[in-house]
Amino acid sequence: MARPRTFDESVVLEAAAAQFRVHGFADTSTEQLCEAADVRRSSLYNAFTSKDELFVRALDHYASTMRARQESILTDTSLSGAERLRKLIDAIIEEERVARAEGHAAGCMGVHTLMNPGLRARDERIARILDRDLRERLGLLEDTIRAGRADGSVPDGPPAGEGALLINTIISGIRVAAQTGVTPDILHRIALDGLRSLLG
Amino acid sequence: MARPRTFDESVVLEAAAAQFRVHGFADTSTEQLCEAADVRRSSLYNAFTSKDELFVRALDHYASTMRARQESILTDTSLSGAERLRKLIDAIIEEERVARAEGHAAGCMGVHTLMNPGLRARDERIARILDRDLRERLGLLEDTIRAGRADGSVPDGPPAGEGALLINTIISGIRVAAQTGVTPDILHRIALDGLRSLLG
DNA sequence: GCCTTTCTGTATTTCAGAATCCAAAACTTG
DNA sequence: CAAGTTTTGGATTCTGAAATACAGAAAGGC
Repeated sequence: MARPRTFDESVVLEAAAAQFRVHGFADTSTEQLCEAADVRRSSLYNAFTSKDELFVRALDHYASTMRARQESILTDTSLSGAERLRKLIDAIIEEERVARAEGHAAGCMGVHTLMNPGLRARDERIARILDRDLRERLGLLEDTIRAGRADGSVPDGPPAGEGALLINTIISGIRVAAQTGVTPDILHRIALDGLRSLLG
Repeated sequence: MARPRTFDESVVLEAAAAQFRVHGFADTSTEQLCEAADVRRSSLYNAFTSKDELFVRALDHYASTMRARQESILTDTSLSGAERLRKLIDAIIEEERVARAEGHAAGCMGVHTLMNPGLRARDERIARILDRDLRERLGLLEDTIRAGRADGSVPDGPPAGEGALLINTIISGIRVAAQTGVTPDILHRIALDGLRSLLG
């Protein structure tokens, strides 16, 4: 009954996330966002009321898709617990490899946002999104560690909850290290070194 | 021969660093900086030509003092290599504990800056400061691991260079995890779990 | 005690970039 | 195919914050 949008909302969100990820919130202008998404300014403002709002939506979208990707690895019952964890690490290193190939050494929008306190202050939804994302990912990791202990692929070690935190910490550390130019294959070895208490 | 400054430059740099660390570069106004340092705007601009410049100087100052602190731990020959590494971890956790007590969960200006690509783009000196800081810290860590292997306190494991990267990665990960509200004592356990391949 | 230099405080300017406005276009449906 | 509604493009306005200007004050040397 009315003119339909010519752009796909989630495509815009992904383009926006890519910009925010590479340049950060403050250093991404609305013009850049328009250009990246190939959408005119009024369309953007019409669909997403403000830059802040667009950021929140982009972050949410980004966190969901990323998490879904990790979830599909960690719940793949055709693999042992340990294999799933290793595969997760592989996938993360692969992300960094791709980012590297694309020029920007930029890792993860989640870590970026987390390390930018001003952003969280800007909208309480941001903290909520990050919190929820963290909780869900930790839960998945914990379940996988437990599954690995049950199927015998993961040796005894720290409690599963603590192990989940360890994996998450290592992943964050890897994201940071990637920014300093460490090559993906070295990142991979470091990740496995760090997980020795879990994976042996 | 002329009126001397009433403020101490390094005190201003420390106050500025504290603000930048807690609020981030973009979300710290020059007014906040003046207030935090208790210096009037013109004095600030007179001493440090711009907000950007002040940031660079503050970062440099911050990195140097932080590094010196770590260096004094890592070169304390009254301790074994392993003891020095453990003490470094203790010191970092302690920093997070203090930050936590002060309200802001904020960790490290270095990691903040590293994870904010727009900042590095703003001034090439920033990348230089971070690079140099990283190189020096990795060197110290590597030396300490070697010393620990020589004195028998650090068991065989990954090559010293890789070990240094691991420690650094864990520290970064801890800085990030601290932002999510993990308590200092849990952070401590995670750090030691992650260093198992080095410290046993 | 005067003179030079640098500092201080406030008011003002400037500017980048976010957000709004409006007229025209595009599409759907009855 | 006409009506009604939403989208679109471009120009414009608005805003917040960085930076500057300038007058007056404070210190030190001579």
